[in-house]
Amino acid sequence: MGEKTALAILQGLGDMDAIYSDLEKVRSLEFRGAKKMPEKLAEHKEQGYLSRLLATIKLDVPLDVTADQLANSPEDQDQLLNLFKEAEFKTWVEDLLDSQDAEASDASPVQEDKAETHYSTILTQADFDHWLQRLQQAELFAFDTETTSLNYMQAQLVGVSFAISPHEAAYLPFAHDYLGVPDQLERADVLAQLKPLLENPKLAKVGQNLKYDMSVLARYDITLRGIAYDTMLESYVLNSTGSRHDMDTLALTHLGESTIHFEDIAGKGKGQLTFNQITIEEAGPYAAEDADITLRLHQNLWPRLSDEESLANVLSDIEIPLVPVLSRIERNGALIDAYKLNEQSQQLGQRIDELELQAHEAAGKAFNLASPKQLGEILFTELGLPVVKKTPKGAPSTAEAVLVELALDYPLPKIILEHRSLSKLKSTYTDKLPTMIDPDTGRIHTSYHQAVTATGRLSSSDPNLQNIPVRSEEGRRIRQAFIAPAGYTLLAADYSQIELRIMAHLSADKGLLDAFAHGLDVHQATAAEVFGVELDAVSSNQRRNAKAINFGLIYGMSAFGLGRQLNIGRNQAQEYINLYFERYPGVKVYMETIKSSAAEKGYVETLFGRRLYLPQINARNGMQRQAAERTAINAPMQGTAADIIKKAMIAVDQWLQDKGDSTGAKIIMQVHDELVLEVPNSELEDITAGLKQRMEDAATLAIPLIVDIGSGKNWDEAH
DNA sequence: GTGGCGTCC
DNA sequence: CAGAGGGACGCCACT
Repeated sequence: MGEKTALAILQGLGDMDAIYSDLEKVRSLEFRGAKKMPEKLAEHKEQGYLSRLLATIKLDVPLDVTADQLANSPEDQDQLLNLFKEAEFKTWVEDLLDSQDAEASDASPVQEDKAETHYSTILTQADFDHWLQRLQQAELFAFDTETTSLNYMQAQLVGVSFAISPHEAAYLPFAHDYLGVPDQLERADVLAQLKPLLENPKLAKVGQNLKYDMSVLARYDITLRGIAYDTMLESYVLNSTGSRHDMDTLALTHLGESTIHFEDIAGKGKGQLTFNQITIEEAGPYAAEDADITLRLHQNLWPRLSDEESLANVLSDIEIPLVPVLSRIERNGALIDAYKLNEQSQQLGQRIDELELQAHEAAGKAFNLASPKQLGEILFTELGLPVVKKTPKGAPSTAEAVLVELALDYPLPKIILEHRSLSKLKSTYTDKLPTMIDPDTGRIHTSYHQAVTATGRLSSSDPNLQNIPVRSEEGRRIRQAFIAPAGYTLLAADYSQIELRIMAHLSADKGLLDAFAHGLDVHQATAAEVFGVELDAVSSNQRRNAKAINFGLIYGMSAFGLGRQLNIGRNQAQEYINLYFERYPGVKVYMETIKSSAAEKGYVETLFGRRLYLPQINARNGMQRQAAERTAINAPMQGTAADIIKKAMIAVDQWLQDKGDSTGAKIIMQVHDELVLEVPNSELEDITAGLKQRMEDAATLAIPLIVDIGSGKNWDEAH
């Protein structure tokens, strides 16, 4: 091996004395992983470091020794192997120390004295009257519904529970229906008496995920108002990634209490009971506890939020007002053309079968194209194709980028690529979506999750409407199946370059601000600056490169990543990046500032004060630290964009609500920087204008926000 | 349940 | 020099 290479690798490993001193620390701590160390070291021989290395050299790294040379020199191989063992070992020790730091800093849960609880079950009108009166007079009450299903479109109400003061709560059952069930109050009676309270915006309520309760109540013609707090959202705003935000986790973390789990009373698996089948004796303590825990969680979480004004504002100005908006969007649902999708499924199926035959022919035998394992076997063992890249576990990768490269020289990878993309479309979309149509409404009702992502974005599931294909022609056919009903049109309104605009605003870089202020095509402007040409002279290739740079910056990408993206050398990619930072120095300063601020404070913030903690920002492990640094760069931009569209959704919904019965327009989807509305044809002009204005005015930055709106009979056409 | 892959912004 | 792009969810194979 070349001397220079070996030296460079050694230098990269850093101070081995320090590594061994860390090792001593680990030993003396008797950290739980420490005793596994000898085995860990022994594993090194097994894990194929050399082959990984060879693959790496072949890929990109300009070492002054070629793979062939290395393969012929056992001494070089040994030396290199040893170096890699040490590097791996160092990483491993760092991970141990980091995770140990993290454990030490975790506050132990608050252990409250076990207070006596007073849970009751309301079975008589007299008891109900008593509670109604107390709820009327309460400053705030906790509220929870018990239902037959997690699906908000199907759920039937079985009972409700309330809490006004800690350790005291009541369950009011009205639809348990097992054999021998005691007399309960009538559901219709109960709801009629509760309706004025639940609809009164002045009566403040707290709940855990009240969006669900609101959606279920809407099925009984009750509009939940007075949503003052939501413990799930309180926890999320306090620390989006600190834990999950379900009630059982929160109770354990913040109250030190283990709650009754739904499975404890309903069982699990196939024989799981629905709530109406659970005895009132068992349901009572569970349901009452839910309300009690919710109230006590709120009393724990809210003071901590209100100590931090910006966090309290994120909760009160964004997340809480968004709850009813999301509930309405979900219940509105999207209309899809199931016939069209079924047709597409058939066509896709035929083409997939053809491709499978071709693949088996090319391979010389039958195999499962969907199995990366079997495919790797065929490609790399049977057919002897070169291994371009490996998965983290050491298996040859068959990811798209790899197959694209192989497809240049071999026939089979190309077949696999088409097979993969079509199978994906069929199984995930054209087969699946028609099965998700609600039988009552004939529409698709997704769930938006408000307390999932690290950055403040929403997520969507069952089905996920935020990853419907758009890039390929076949994919766009799926969007064509998202349609407007007769007499209606779909509007798709999306923010133009919102994250780059936010980068311009946050960094206050003059060049970038100017580009947006003058309404330039920002990628074209970037290209002109970086490549030193006039705006008009920017070639399409230069624009493409500039676009990759712009997006790379938002994600904290390295020269290596950019080089790979653009299929250019790392040095040239670095050159581009250097040029960019010369032209937009404010951006460079901002990136450095945000990283050091994150390192100092341990978190980053959006423009509106939403916080994301980055515990790994000071990790000893370089990889983990760098990953945290990339997040530190990305999260303020992604998170601010999320804040802005949430504000827009609230404003647009408010506007539509105020119009009341005079409009038939409704929001039906949100896809991160886009809102989709279904609008009666007669209102198109009015709604388009009002929508654009409200979205663009959702935040005031140093430069304008621009919203592009398209319309059509289907979602594809609306773009 | 996990890992690999692929879809979106 | 190592690995080297932020945030999600869903399907499939495999264990």
